[in-house]
Amino acid sequence: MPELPEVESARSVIERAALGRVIADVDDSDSYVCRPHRPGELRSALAGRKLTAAHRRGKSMWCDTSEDGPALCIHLGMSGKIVIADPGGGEIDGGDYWEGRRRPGDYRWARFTLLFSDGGRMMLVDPRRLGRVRLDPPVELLGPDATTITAAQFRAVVSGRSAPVKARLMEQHRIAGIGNLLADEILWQAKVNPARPIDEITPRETGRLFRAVHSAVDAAIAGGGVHTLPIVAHRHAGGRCPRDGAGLVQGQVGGRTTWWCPKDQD
DNA sequence: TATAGTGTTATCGG
DNA sequence: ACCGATAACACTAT
Repeated sequence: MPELPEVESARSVIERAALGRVIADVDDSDSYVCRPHRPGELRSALAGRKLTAAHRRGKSMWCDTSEDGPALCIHLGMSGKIVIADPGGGEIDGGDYWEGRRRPGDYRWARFTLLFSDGGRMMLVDPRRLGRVRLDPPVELLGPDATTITAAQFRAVVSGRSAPVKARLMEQHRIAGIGNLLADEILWQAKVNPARPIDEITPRETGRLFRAVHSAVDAAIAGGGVHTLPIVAHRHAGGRCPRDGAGLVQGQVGGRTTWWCPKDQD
């Protein structure tokens, strides 16, 4: 599930409901999710502090901590979401992976937990365990965030070698935040074939792609997630292009399942 | 039972 | 060293 829009809503949940609460204890016992930290390392680094701010770049988010503590980075991976449970039994569920299957109060898949001194807790709930929690992430390795990238910066993303344009859009060190579904939506909006080599992209197409990056990301954030995007809603067997009704076709591009309209993405 | 999956990264060959 | 392709990672639902 999580691409930039989902991570942004998770960040906003943390900002709204977790900042300023004292961390009394930490469950960092999942040593795969918390790699390369050893069990107990995150607990000793965080216990007694508060989260003071929540940031995001691309699909990475991190929190500043009080008293000049380390930054706490949470990456949602393929199936992660943030759940905050308060002492009264209320709960804020910040995600939509397998929406409706997980019941409130079911914390089987909590892979990392901050226990607050007021009895509440903030969890990374992640069935597949491909999410990751770490201190002081190397954020500078990420490219410009897809919500704020400039036209000049985007021209650098779409220049150079022969990789398929879709693969390039998903390279987080060039532009941060675009995943498999957003990439399909951007290419569909811009009417560009996903497999088209980067070095054949024309300036006109670059302009369309740049505008599509912003309109797709903005629409997904406003709609509440990548699932609300037009092409995403139709990328299944029998799905049709919302623009011209042609049957969408499926293939592999950049190692990922890809759907596109054969009529106007060539 | 076999397979696919909204992400990242190590590894291999060119 | 760079680029591109692929497999692996861990786990669940279909």
